[in-house]
Amino acid sequence: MTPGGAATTARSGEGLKAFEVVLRWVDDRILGGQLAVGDQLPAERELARMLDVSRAAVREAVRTLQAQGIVRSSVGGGGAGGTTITGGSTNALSLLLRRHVALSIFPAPDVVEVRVSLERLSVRLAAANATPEHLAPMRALLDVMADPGIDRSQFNDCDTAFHVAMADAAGNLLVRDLTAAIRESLRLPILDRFHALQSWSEVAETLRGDHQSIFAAVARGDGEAAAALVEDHIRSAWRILEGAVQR
Amino acid sequence: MTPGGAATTARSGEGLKAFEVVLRWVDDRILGGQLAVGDQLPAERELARMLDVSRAAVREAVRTLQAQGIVRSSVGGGGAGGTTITGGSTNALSLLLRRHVALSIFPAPDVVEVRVSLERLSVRLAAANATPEHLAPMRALLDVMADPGIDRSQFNDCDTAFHVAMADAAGNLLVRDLTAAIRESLRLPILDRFHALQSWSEVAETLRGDHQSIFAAVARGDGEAAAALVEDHIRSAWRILEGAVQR
DNA sequence: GAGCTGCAGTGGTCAGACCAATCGGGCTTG
DNA sequence: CAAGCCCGATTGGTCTGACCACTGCAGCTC
Repeated sequence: MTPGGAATTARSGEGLKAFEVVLRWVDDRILGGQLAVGDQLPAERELARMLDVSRAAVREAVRTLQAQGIVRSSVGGGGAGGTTITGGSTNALSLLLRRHVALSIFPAPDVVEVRVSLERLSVRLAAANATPEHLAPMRALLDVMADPGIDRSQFNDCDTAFHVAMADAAGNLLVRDLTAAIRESLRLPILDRFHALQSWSEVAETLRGDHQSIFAAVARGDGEAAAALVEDHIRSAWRILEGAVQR
Repeated sequence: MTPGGAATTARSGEGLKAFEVVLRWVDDRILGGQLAVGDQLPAERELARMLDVSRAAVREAVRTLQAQGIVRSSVGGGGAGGTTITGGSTNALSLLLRRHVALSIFPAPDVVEVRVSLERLSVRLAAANATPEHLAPMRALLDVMADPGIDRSQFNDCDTAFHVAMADAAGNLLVRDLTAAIRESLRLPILDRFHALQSWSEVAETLRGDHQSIFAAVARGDGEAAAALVEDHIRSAWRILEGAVQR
């Protein structure tokens, strides 16, 4: 192949960029079922040779897939090395949303509104599906947050973890990842407002109460009550924090 | 800098990979407000020099951001060229979800469940906020789908477009992108089932009716009715399609 | 003044190189 | 013969330096 050439050097198809050729190749295999979770991609050098692109192009494609939480790369020979199609949950959604929120591409009120819908679903499912193994970590988080001396940052982290644990208990993977992503994307904005708060201990007490009642409703399997409580929790908390200055 | 070196060549911080250094730099500017929508990143060569990494590393980072719909790159000099922080909606979420669904990382039933929640919110907001300018395209889509001779693929595309138009009318950007992403991620699976269907014209007629009533409810501002209808629509449609074989 | 032309800057791409991590198999040693 | 060590092959990670095609703008031409 001729050395340089922007976008297309007689690339068989249309104006596909080199890394898009690789992406396409992977997509085709995924759709066709030749590539599934747990499988490995060919080594970068080999893929480059196969598709007649440079290794740099392959790497860019791999980074794209990595950013989407589709693959995981690790060095070394043998079975463990190489680029593998990832199965479990990643924080790809979180990273994406975090940046979007930070750029105000998604306004915070929009995000809050979606969060309400999502967490209503989350607790409703959790109330129906939660096992003791799911409830235990939530209780532990509640205990940590109960400490009067806990600092705002830690509290915020536990708060996030609590909502994620709830989504975990829901047993719906998309709900889980989406909830985690949304709460995570709000982590910094919320923390800023926590710090701007005058009446921190008072607010913390309110949040503690909210969490307790939500947990209780879920634990006793009352999905509707839990949904109402969580909606209230999110909306009222946001109302309180809204006023605080940012950064 | 020494030429090679995996992961760390005395990179100031921890085991940050080269492209992560770039990512970090961008994140810091975003969080700090020095980078906002519409701004340009420094040229790749300059960024590489500034951060003391190779241009390849910068490009990998840019690809990551591009995969997340954060930036857009274009060649050429002057103000238009370069890498720019993107504002509007991208299909980044769609691409991410599509691959996850194709890999069954998110099981279809999980996705459908989330879709119900999201679209309930979508139509409720649309009923409250839709203007005639929003309703017109939906009506047009409905007309296209009304054609008895329309083929399944076109119908499917219009169906997607209808739901997205609805989310557009909701006036919530995150709802819009998520709805589009989810429906889009289901496009192929649904199309496969459409083709496997025995009683296509019958099913199409049902879907037409569903869409009409949802549209009517939204047009008259009855959010609750619309929410109930859309939930019914999604669930019953999925139930019908579920049986059909895949691929 | 209108139109063209060339330069400079930008992303797109490639080739070739070396580094560090890792696994396995073969060799050494007890 | 078994346990352990070591070296080589493989893989991703990174860098350098180069060239291409596209674009806008300044300066030149007519």
